[in-house]
Amino acid sequence: MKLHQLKYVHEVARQGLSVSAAAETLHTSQPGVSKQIQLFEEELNLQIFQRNGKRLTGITMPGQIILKLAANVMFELDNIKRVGDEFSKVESGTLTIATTHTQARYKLPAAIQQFMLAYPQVKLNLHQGNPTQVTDWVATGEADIGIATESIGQEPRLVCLPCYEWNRSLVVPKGHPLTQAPLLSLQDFAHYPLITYDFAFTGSTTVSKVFHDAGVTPNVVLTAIDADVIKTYVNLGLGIGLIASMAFDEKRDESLVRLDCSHLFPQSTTYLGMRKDTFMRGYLYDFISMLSPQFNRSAIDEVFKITR
Amino acid sequence: MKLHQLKYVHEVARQGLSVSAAAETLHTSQPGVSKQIQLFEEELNLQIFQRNGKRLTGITMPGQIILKLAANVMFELDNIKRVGDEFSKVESGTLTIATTHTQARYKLPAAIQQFMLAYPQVKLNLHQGNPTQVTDWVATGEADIGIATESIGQEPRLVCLPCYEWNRSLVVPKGHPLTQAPLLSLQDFAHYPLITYDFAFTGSTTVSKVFHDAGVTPNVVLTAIDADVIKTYVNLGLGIGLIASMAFDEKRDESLVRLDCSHLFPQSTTYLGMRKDTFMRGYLYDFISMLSPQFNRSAIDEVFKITR
DNA sequence: CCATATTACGGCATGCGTAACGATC
DNA sequence: GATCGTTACGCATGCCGTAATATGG
Repeated sequence: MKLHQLKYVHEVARQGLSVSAAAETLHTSQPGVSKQIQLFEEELNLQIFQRNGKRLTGITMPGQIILKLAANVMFELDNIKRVGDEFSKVESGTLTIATTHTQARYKLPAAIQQFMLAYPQVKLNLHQGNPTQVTDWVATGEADIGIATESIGQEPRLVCLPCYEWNRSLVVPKGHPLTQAPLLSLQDFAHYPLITYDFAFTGSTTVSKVFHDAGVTPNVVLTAIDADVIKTYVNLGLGIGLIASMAFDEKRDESLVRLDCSHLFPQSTTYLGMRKDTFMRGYLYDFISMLSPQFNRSAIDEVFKITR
Repeated sequence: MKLHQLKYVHEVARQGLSVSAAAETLHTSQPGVSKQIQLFEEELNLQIFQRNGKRLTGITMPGQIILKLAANVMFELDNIKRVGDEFSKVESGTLTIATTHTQARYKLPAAIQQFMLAYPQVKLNLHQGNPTQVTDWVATGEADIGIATESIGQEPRLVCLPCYEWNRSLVVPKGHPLTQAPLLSLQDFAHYPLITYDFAFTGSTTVSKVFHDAGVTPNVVLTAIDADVIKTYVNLGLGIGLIASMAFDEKRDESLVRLDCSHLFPQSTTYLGMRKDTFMRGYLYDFISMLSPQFNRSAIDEVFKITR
């Protein structure tokens, strides 16, 4: 069994069962890839790919399993390489962060700026997506850490650190009747068209549950993936917006008024997730500390010790 | 990076830092091993082994990490090979069970006999040791499954299935005064010399806690690793024996009397543990079912789904 | 007929083994 | 001086790449 064979098989699957495409991205020849896959299948005494004559048409059941295991092995090998970089004091490399819009736009910038100054040699990648994608990217190793709310805690391959708590605010145009209300109630929501996050987003399930339990049916006229879009539409007078409090910027959003809702909804927690088997490079610890100062190196190690 | 290099490094460490010994067991030449390790270290830009001139004297810190990761990789590769065997319908292979004396002697025989009849091609290995060793063997992949009480649940790399509950019994020679007691109490224990399991054993911590909480100090005159030894000494009239109820055999132990103690001690659970990332071969499922019928294939899959 | 996988074959790099060397205990 | 790890060198294996062939859409 050769490492190349694992890579080849993995890449062929990733390229949608195309040997030629895989050979391309692997900077090698098609026949080479073809041959090695055959040898590999021969050694294991099974077919990984279904073939129709000379065309690859699917992945067999054992193939599925093998691909998964192969991905694991390659991840571990990456870990080994990282140990090398780490201890040779070359504090360079890549840090890929998967996160949602709100985090990327309002919470991460401070930590990222600080990090880039401390580690100018480290290349930063931001993968932006919805919480499910974030979880997935981290689980498959495409991203080093993921930052999102709730759903990231479900994936058993990940370790989760609670980063910070947050709640929601209502944003309305200046002079809106609700700005006169003494204390906002859930019932107030029903009287105005509501604009809020996509329901694929976590937090939203929390929100919808609160409304449901209170017997209030909000009139959701528009859902968006990010707070900036929501605020834009609120500005246009199309409704009132329910967003994460941190997504309100006193200066930039001076045409809007923020009404705190923390008495109406339970707090949500933003988690930071990593694969349990990630090798913790020095700058990973530091990044986490910058984002969430209560986690120093030993606190993080402690969490890993408990979970994995 | 080559697979051999991982193997070589691993084996050299396992052989107590001897390149020659490693080369021996790997059926290759010393210079080959030496060279490959150097190349590997060079590629990673770090030293795995500390050297005093030309002698290997220790393992560096990064080396420790790398050895661990390398062991993981090799375990995953084994998994891949097993998938091969599994799907090529060759129901042969090896099943290594790590367990304690009591389980091996009184609980496993039935399941093992049944298993050997069903899978004559599978070679069975029994590793016997104390619960800590059992846990360790499974965690490192030396054994496929481990069967022991309590402590096996602490290791986070393992999945645990609760197999069965059990409690303890007191064994005394026929005609012993305690056989006349209406219902055994903890106080009764203090009046006679007690022989029981080694305190390294789990269950024993439970037992000692019960005595401690009751303010009773038993007079432990002898501890042993297994029930057979305990029973032997009870037979010799050296004391009363506290053992797992299942370790009493009505026929073989007819010179002794068993007094149930389930009203005195909390029940203990015997767990079956496997590495979370084990590839589950068909016969592994079957063995578990034979040992603990409430676990059919889907029940086991369910547990894995939750834990890993 | 084009795209794509497999087969055939030659060059080349890499790993292995023997022999020699050097160092440590 | 014996054991053990490293260096040197020749050989064989096996991988890669080009060219040719077969097979599907």
